[in-house]
Amino acid sequence: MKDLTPLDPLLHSQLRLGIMSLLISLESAEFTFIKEKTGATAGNISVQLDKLSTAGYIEIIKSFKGKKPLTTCKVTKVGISAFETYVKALKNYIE
Amino acid sequence: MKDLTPLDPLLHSQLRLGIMSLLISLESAEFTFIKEKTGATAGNISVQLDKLSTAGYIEIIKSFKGKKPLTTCKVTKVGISAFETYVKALKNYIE
DNA sequence: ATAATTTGGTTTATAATATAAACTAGTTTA
DNA sequence: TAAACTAGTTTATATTATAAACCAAATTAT
Repeated sequence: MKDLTPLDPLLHSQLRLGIMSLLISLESAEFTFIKEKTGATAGNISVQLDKLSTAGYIEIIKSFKGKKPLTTCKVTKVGISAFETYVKALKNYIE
Repeated sequence: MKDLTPLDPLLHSQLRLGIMSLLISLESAEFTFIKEKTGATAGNISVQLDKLSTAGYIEIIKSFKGKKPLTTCKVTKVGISAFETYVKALKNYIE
């Protein structure tokens, strides 16, 4: 019967899940791209990227594109595996 | 490409999603059963049932089993359709 | 009989989270 | 050189989730 095992709270958040979803399908994405795709505010994204990074789910690479700062994000192996675990657990809720 | 349309915030909550998941597969469930299955506290469940009920996603029927109060929950048509919409949107994030 | 415990919850206070507003630092444009 | 824009970060606030405290009635133990 239904197994309602807990859902990783770090991933069970619309914005963070959206970011992870983008990163998993694209392998890497720029801050501005994430902003466009998610429609979230820069501040919100900044905070959520920090959380994902602190958890080791993503890597944040800071560089410059010309003279402007450029923040690039990549999902890590840890992140991919956490995502897979989350999806597996979630499917028990929705299938 | 990825469509990150918003997820119904009422359903994008572990406990409420679990409750809805149970109700959809069982058609109806008692408060105590929901408590056992989810492992959540009675207070938390009470609050979340209220929210789902206020939204019209579930119906709460209060009666007595012998001399003890009995709270029974049933998912509504509105609730089922909201759940289906949520699942459809969610799949864009996780597939 | 009555005191303590249990059942089946609800209400309310608090902790956690999400989100946006305000800010910083530098760049481009007028 | 001042105004406006880019690319973010920090911080304050609103929202949400959660549990602790509570209530009423029923059951059990003394």
